[in-house]
Amino acid sequence: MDIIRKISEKYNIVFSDESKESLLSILDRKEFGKDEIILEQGQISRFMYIVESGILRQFYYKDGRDITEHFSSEGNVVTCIECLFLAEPTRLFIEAIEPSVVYMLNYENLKNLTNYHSDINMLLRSILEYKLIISQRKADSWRFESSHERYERFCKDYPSVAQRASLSSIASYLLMAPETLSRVRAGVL
Amino acid sequence: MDIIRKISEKYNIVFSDESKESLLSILDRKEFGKDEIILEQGQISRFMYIVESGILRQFYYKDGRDITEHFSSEGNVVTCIECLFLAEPTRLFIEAIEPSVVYMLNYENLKNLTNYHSDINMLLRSILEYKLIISQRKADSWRFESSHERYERFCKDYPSVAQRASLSSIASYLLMAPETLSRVRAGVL
DNA sequence: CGTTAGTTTGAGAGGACTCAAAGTCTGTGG
DNA sequence: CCACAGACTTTGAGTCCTCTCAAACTAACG
Repeated sequence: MDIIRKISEKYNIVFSDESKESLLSILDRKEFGKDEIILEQGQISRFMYIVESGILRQFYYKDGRDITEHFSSEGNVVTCIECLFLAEPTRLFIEAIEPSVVYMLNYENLKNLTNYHSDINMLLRSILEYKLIISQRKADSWRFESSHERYERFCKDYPSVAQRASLSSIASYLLMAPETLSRVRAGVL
Repeated sequence: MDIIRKISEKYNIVFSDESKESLLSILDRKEFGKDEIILEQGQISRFMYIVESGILRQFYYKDGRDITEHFSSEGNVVTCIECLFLAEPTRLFIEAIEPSVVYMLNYENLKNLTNYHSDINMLLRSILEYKLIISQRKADSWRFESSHERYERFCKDYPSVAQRASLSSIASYLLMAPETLSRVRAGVL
C-alpha cells in the first residue's frame, strides 16, 4: 500500500479506493541484490519497473563498452521504450547497483485499467509525460553544457546517485570518458 | 475528415464514428504562410499542432543564436512540453518554414475525450509513446555519431526537410556549427 | 596479502568550434 | 530586366575541449 502512496504523491493523483485495489492487484513486489541483473538485453519485457528503494541502472554495450543510459532511484519508473511501445527486444540491461525493492507492473494490464478508472488513466499519462520532460531535459543538458557543467547538474539533480554509483558508470551516462570525469572531479577541467 | 484518416493511419488506430465526430469537433484548421510565427516564446499554449501539410520548425534563442529544437512535417504532432504538461510559458517559438496547414487540438479537450472513448485514449497514449521513441532516437544519435553520421541519418529520416530547410537551421538541429555542416555537405569532413 | 578491477595522471591527437573574409543567392526597386 | 543590398553559405586558419592510449596508483575481495 505504501507504494501506491508514493506513486500518488509523485504524480500528484488521488486514487479512488477501487483504483488502489486494482493497481495493487497488478503490482508485483520483487527484491534484487547489489549488481543483480533484472533484465537482459534482447529480452522482451512487458513491465514497467517502479523503484521503491535502491537504485537501478539501465545500460548497454556499444563497441564493447558499457554505456549507462539511465539511473533510476526511489519513486522512479523504469521502462524499456522498445519493449513496451514497439514490442521489440530491448537493447538495454537493467541492473540493481545496490539492494533494491522494485514493483513490476505489466503494461498491458495497466493500459487495460485505464479504460475503467480515469485516475489510473491520468497516472499512465502522467508517467509518459514525465518521461518526456526528463528526456527533454537530458537532451538540453547534452546540447550545450561542458563536461563540467553536465556533472554539476547531475550532482544537483541526482545527489544520491552521484554519491553511490561508480565513476565510470556516471561518466558514460554523462557522455564523457571516465578519465574526463575523474579530471572534472579533481578540478582539473 | 482527411486529417482524421491521416492520424488514424499514422498511429494505427481505428476510430469509431462517434470518436471521429468528437475529434473533429475539437480540431481547428489553420493555414500559415512561409516564415509565419505560429507561437511565440513565453506564451502558454494549450494546443497540440498536427501538421497536415508543410513543415514547422520549433526553435529558441540561446546566447542570441537561433537553435532549432525540432522539425515537423506532414502527419507529425508538434507540442510544447512545458506548456502542455507543466502549464509553463514555452521556451520555444514555432514557425512555418513553408506554407502549411495545421490542425490545432486543445489538450484539455483531448484529455477529456479520453475518458469517454477508449480509441481516443489510445490515440493520446500513442502520441506520447511515439514522442518518447523519437526523443530517444534523437538522443542516441547525438550520443555517438560524428557530425557526418548525424547528417546522413537526418537525410535518411527526414529527406523532405533536408531538402527544404535552411543550412543553418539544420545545422543547429544537428548540434553543429553551420560551417561544419557546410563542410560535411562538401565532403571535407 | 596478492590479484584484479577501478581510478588517477600524463601526453599527444583530432574533431569541431570560433573568428574572419570571400563568395553566392534572393528579392526589391530603379 | 538589371543592379545592388542583405542574408546566407563557403572557405580558411587557428584554438580548444575532450578523446585515446598508456602507465601508475588505489581499493576491494577472497
